[in-house]
Amino acid sequence: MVNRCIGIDPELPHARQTRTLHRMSTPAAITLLAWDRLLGAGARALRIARAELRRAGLPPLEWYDILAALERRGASRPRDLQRVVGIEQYNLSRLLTRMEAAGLVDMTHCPEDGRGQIVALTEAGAAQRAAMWPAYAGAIHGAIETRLGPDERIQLAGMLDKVAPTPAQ
Amino acid sequence: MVNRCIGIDPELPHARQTRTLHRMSTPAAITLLAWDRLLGAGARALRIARAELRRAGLPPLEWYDILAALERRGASRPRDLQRVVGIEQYNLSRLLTRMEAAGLVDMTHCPEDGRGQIVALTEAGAAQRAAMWPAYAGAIHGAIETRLGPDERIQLAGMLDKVAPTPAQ
DNA sequence: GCGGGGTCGATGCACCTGCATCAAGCGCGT
DNA sequence: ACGCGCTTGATGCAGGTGCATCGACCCCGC
Repeated sequence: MVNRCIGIDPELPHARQTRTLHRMSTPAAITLLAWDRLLGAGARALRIARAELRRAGLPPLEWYDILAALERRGASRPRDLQRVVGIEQYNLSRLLTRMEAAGLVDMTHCPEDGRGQIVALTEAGAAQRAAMWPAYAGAIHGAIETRLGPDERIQLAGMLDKVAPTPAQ
Repeated sequence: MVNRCIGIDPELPHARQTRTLHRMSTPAAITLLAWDRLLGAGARALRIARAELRRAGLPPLEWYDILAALERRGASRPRDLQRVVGIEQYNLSRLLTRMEAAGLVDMTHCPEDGRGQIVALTEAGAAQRAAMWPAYAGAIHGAIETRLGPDERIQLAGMLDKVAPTPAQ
């Protein structure tokens, strides 16, 4: 899972107690606060989403991303999927093995590249993705929509993209 | 580790292609974008920080948080640490076992509560935390300071706190 | 046509994590 | 004093993850 991280600057042992951001906060303290909350918020949100899926007896979160990516992009090669969903190569490899065993995807040899595979969504895979959506959407809704106004969402997305740019589809 | 997540709304299969946020983006698409980037940015940042520590031959990231929390709060009980660093109970328990074996913390029985433990930082622990700081700080700096202006950092921290409020110290 | 460097995907191994559960201890009401 | 429900922290087990590495293959220059 993911973990929550708290940094303290040796020079500023109580940096994090700055709950309200008044203008005397030093830049370093604010950086740490932002870092801390970035990881903290992400971890929390993830935890909730995972719990939601699990309670509904659905597959893990990562499967959704892969299924969704396949639905959007059509059959793809693992190395492309990897970039899109941001999963490590060895990890994606095993994930796909499991998903194939579960009948959600179909793997065939790539005709143009003897090393490659081609991953295709099966009907069961598409159905599974659809089945996962309500639970997943619930978690997303709870994390974002009930807490941020429309403008804030745009700002948040914009700033996060600067922090770690989304790779091209 | 942590994973990057992409949501697609069945009604909006190409939601994520909205790279620039123009005003025709539907609210749902923006929510997904924000969610996606929240997890993506967090995961990326984490990955970089972990790699930085590992390359320097230092202990894992979580250790830093625990060491830092102990330094800030003084000797604490696990159940309190748990809330502060946001680690699951069973996980913290094992983490502390390893850290004690490494000589970074000291565990003693809590006199007021027969069930409890008291975790204290050793000198080696404080030294280790200090040794980890430069590598960790480098990652934080690279993720936040080189990418966001001072105002943006404040905004980001504020919005993230709404998404998943930081628990009290 | 051949060799070398690079890419693709799989896998052995050690470790970490999540879940369920447990034993021990607290504290309250009676 | 006793019992009951709750909290604290540990742990067995199954499964996921990270790392290093491997074999197969592509492509380019010669």
